[in-house]
Amino acid sequence: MAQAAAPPTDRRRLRGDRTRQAIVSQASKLASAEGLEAVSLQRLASELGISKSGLFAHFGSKEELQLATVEEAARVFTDEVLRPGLRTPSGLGRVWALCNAFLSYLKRGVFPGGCFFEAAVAEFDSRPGPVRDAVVAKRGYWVSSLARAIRAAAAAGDVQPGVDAEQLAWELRCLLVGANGSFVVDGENTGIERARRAIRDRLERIASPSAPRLPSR
Amino acid sequence: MAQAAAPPTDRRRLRGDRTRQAIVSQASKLASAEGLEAVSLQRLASELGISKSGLFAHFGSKEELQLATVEEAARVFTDEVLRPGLRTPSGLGRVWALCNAFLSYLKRGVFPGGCFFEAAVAEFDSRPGPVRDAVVAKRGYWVSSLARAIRAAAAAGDVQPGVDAEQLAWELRCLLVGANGSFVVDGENTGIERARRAIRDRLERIASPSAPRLPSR
DNA sequence: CAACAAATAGCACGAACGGTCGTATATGTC
DNA sequence: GACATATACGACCGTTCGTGCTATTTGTTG
Repeated sequence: MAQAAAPPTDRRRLRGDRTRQAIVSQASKLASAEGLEAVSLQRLASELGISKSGLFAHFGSKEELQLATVEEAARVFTDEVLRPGLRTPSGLGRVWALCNAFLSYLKRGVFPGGCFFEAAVAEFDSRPGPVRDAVVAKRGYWVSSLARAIRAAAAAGDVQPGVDAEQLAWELRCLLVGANGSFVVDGENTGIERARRAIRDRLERIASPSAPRLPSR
Repeated sequence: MAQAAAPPTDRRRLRGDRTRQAIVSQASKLASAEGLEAVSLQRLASELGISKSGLFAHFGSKEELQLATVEEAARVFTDEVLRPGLRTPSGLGRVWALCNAFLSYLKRGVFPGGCFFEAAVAEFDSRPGPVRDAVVAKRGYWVSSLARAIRAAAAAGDVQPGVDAEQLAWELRCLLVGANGSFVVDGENTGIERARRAIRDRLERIASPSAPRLPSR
């Protein structure tokens, strides 16, 4: 039911896998808004129209369900942010495209509670364990992807000399996370537009004279 | 027990008020790290060495306890960030002082889980109710204090014309929140130093020629 | 010291939690 | 059609949650 257009090809065999996919998909959406811990087995099961024990059998523990949910969210994030951003050729344009892909992912409400990973990091930051480790690792991969794109832009001559790529990536992440926070709290797009404006200013300020102009978005 | 140096003057009368103060103080520290909802009455009571029902009687409901905890956190925030920052005379120096007061409040670990309000907003952003309203209002007051300081700096001639105070306040808040996130997740001071560097750059770039130089911190 | 009110503790409740187990029902294979 | 297996279900366990109701302790006052 959660799958809008399930391909009819794999209807034979493994009906359990489709169930499992529906579970983690729904769980990731719920968790982005209410937190991973707040998604109880009972609640999740009744929203999917299945039994709690039937759901539970797919994972064996709540922690395993949470880890699977994090993996699902990472898959969605890759599809919705990283892959679209990386379609733009490397250079400052790719940095800009990655930031815009993130803002679009927020605006389109891919997860109803804003960015899944920001919510999860905030929830698990002071709670050691495998879930925290997984969430922090995924988030770190996003920041390092940003930093990698910046270094590639510098290597391509799009960036003025002397720019600290790690520092810039850190600042961009702050602005993107801030957009998430504003968007989630007041539902308006003002945070997203503020972030776009701030990031554009920041990128134009460190662009080399030979760098191509950034598109409007 | 949570009060390191309780003044011996008010020992007569109102032993209940001191208990209540100890409760909300401990609750705000716990909640900054683990979330408001995760602080159970049982846990809080046993850590304070009192009974669950004795604790409960001070508030009447968990939501009232949470609201009182938010108030306590706001009191601490005012003492530790707003008041110290506002001791610097208005102008760009006050904006810088407010940001540094926030970074110092993080670094000193006033709340063990980082900034109480960032944690609380992340937890309650998608959960309507009085607790969410209270938390959002307190956080909004902090941002508007920043914006007010920026407008005052502009009025004092410290800021180049054409600078959007609200946009700048939003960006500063993003960087400060980002410092909080980095500090909480990896425990290092690199996030705090990155934020200080980014904020200093940002403020120096919009400072008017007549503005006094910013102190190192 | 008795009396009284405030503060705290003891105890029990219903609900929800994560988790276990035995059983029923589809599904694919022979 | 019969069988083995994957999948899902319903009932139930022990624990913890927030929340009442009642008793007991504590500090103040006449």
